[in-house]
Amino acid sequence: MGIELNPNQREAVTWLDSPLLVVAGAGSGKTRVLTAKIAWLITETDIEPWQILAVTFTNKAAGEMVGRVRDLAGEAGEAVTAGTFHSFCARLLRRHGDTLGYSPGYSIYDESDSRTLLKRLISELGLPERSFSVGMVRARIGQAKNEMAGAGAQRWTTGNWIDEGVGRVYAAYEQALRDRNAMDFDDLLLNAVRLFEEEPAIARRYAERYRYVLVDEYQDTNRPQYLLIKSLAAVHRGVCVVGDPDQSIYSWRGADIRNIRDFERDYPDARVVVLDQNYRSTTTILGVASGLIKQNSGQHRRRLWSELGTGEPVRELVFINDEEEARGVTRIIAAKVRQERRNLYEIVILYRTNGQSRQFEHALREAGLGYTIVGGVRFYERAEIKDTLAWLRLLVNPRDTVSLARALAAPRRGIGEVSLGRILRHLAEWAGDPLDGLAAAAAVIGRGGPGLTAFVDILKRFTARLEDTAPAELARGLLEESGYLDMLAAEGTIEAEARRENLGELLSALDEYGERAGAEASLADFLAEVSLLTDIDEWEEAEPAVTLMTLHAAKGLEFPIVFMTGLEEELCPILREDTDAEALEEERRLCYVGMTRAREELYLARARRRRRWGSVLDRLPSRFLGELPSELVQTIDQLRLDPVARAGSRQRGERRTDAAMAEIPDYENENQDAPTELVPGQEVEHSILGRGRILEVSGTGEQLRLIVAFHDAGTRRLMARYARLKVL
DNA sequence: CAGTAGAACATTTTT
DNA sequence: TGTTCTACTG
Repeated sequence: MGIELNPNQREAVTWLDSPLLVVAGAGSGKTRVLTAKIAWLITETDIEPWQILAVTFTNKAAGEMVGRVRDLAGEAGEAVTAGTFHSFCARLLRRHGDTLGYSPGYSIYDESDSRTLLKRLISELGLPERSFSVGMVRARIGQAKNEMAGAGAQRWTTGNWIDEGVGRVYAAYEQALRDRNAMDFDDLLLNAVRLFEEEPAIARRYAERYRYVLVDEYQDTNRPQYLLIKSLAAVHRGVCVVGDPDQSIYSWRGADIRNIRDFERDYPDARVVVLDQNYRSTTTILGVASGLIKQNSGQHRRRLWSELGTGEPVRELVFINDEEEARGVTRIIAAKVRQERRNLYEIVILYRTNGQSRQFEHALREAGLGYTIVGGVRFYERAEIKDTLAWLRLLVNPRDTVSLARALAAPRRGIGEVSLGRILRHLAEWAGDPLDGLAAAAAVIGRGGPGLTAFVDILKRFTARLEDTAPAELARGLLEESGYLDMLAAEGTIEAEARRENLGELLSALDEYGERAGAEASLADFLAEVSLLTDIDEWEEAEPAVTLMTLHAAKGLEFPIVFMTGLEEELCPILREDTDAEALEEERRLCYVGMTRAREELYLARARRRRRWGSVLDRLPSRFLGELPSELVQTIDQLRLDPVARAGSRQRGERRTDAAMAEIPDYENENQDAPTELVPGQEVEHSILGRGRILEVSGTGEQLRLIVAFHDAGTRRLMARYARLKVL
C-alpha cells in the first residue's frame, strides 16, 4: 500500500478478526490509519466500498477522508458512505422518516430557530420569563435529549416548579416540532435511534449493508450516537472506533467518556491498539502538553513520544492587558512573516470564547495582515441568508411556521406582531392544505390581508415549479418577486450592499450544488446540507491568512505555529459556580488539545487585565501555566526590560535576537501608570511564609494591602509595608 | 403597523 | 462593549 505505517498503525489497519479500539494520542496519525484502513478493506478484503460507513466529526473531515481513500484505492473509494452522525441520520430520516410521521421535506431547526420556537412556547404557556429564560430551558431540554430522557421522564416531576415548567415547555416543544414537520439537531440522532428501535426490519437492513463501520473521535460520542453504532454493527461486528480520552472536550453536549472506556466491556473480544508515537510536535511542545495532562486523574497514562527534536522552547507571553495581548501577538506574527518568511496560513490564534476574537481582528487589520475567523457569526446564520432560506424551506415544508414567520417579516408587508399571532392561531386549527389555510387567513387579519394574499400567491406559484426548476433559479426568482432585493436596494447603505453580496454568494452556492448534484438536485437536500454545515467545513486552509478559532474548533487540526491566548484563571479554565472537579479536568483537556495542535512553535499568551462588558478586571495567570514543566517554558513579560529566564534556561535567556523578544517593545519607561511589581498574579517570596502568588491588591502607598496565596502557608492577608516581599 | 431611541442584557464551548 | 428588546411616536 502506498502509505508508510509503523507496526502499531499497521496492526490497526489490518486487524479484522474482532471489533477494534484504536487509542490514538494527539498527532499519532489516526487520520492516516483510518484512511489506510478503509483503502485496505477495499483492496485487500471482499468488503465493497458501499458496505463501509465512516463517521467523522465534520463533513469536511469526511470529504477529505474520501478524497484520500480515492487516492489510495481508486475511484471505487467514492462509494464509501462518509459523513457526520448528523448528516448520516438526516439522510436516513429523509428516506424513512415517514414511518415516524415526518415527510421527506422536514425542516432542520438550528439553534436560533429552536430558540424562537421555545420563546413563543414559554410565553404561550404563561411561564414567567424571569425564571424560564430561553437559554436555560433550551439547555435543560438539550441535556435531557442527549441523555435520552423524554418529556414524560421522571426528572420533570420532582415537585420543583422549575423542573415542572421545563417539562411542560419540553412537551409543547416536541409537539410544536411535530406539527411543523421539523427536527432540531438532537432529534436527528434521537429519531434515527427510534427508527431503528421501532422498525427492526429497517435497522437490520442497514446493519446488513454496512459490513464495516469506522468512527472517529469516539471519545466525544453521546448516548444516541453510541446506540446507533451498536445497532449498525449488530450483524457483522465490523467496527473500528478511534479516540483519545485525553481529548474528550464535549461532555457538555452529552459526550460520555464511558463510551470509549467501556468499549472492551461492550465487545469482550475487542482488540485494543495504542498509538503513542507523535508525528506532529517537537519533544518540547509534547513535554509541556504531557506535563499538563498528567495533572488529570487518569489511571493508566500512556506517554506520547516523538522523534522530531527539541525545537524552540514554549514561550509564555505576559501582556499588560487584552488589547496589548492582541497587538503583541500580531507583532510577533508580522515578524515571523517578515524575518522568518513564514506564511500566514501556518499560524493559528486560539481562544476559549468567540468573543475574544474581536481584539485580534482589530490588531490584525491594523497591521494589514489577512485573517479568517472560523466560527462566530456564520455565513448561514446571517439574517439575509436565513430570510432567504426561510422562503425556500417554506416551499419544501409549508407546515414550517418558524420559517413562515421569518419570511412574512421581511420585507415588511403590513403584517405585524398582532396579525402574525392571528395567522398562526388560524393555521393551528386548519386541518387542510397549509397553503390554503394561509390564503384563508387573509380574511381574519385586518389591513394586512392584501399583503398576505400576495405572499401566498408567490408561494403557490413557486411551489408549483418546485419539481422542474433548479434550486438556484427558484431562489433568484423569490428574491426578485418577494421584493427582498428591492428592499435592500432602497436602503442604500454599505451594510445593505454587503447583504446583497452575501445573497449573491448564496446563489453561487446553490448553482454549485446544482452542478454537483445534477438531475438529482433537490432543494430539500440542499437545505439539509446547509443546516448541517460547520464552520470548519467552510474554512479554506490554503488562504494567505492567519486562522482564528476557538479551542473546540481546533480539534483535529494542526499548525506549525500556535498562539494560545487568554490563559487566565476564569477564562481558561472557564470557571463558574457549577464548575466541579470533573469540569475542571475537561478544561484541562481542552487546553491540552490546544497545545498539541502545534508542530514547531507554541506561545501561551495572557493579559494582566482584561476588559469585559466595559469594565476592566485584574486577571490571574491560568493555573494550567503553573502546572507546566518550567524548564521547557520561557517567560517573556512585557513589563520587564529583560525576559525572565526561568530557572534552568539561562542559555536561552541570552538569545536577544529572538523574534519574539525583539518585537515586544519595552513599556517600562513610557507607561503612565507604571504598575508596581506587586500586582495580582505576581510570584513573591516572604522570608518566613515562603513563596506564593498575589491574588488581590488593594489600597495604595503605605496602605497597600495584599492577599497572597502561599504555596505552603495558605492564603494570607498582608500589609505590603510590613511584609517586605521579594518579587520573583 | 413600522421605525427608532434608549434600556437591558450578555459570553463557554457546537452538531 | 456590542447586540437585542421594549416603549413610544408617526
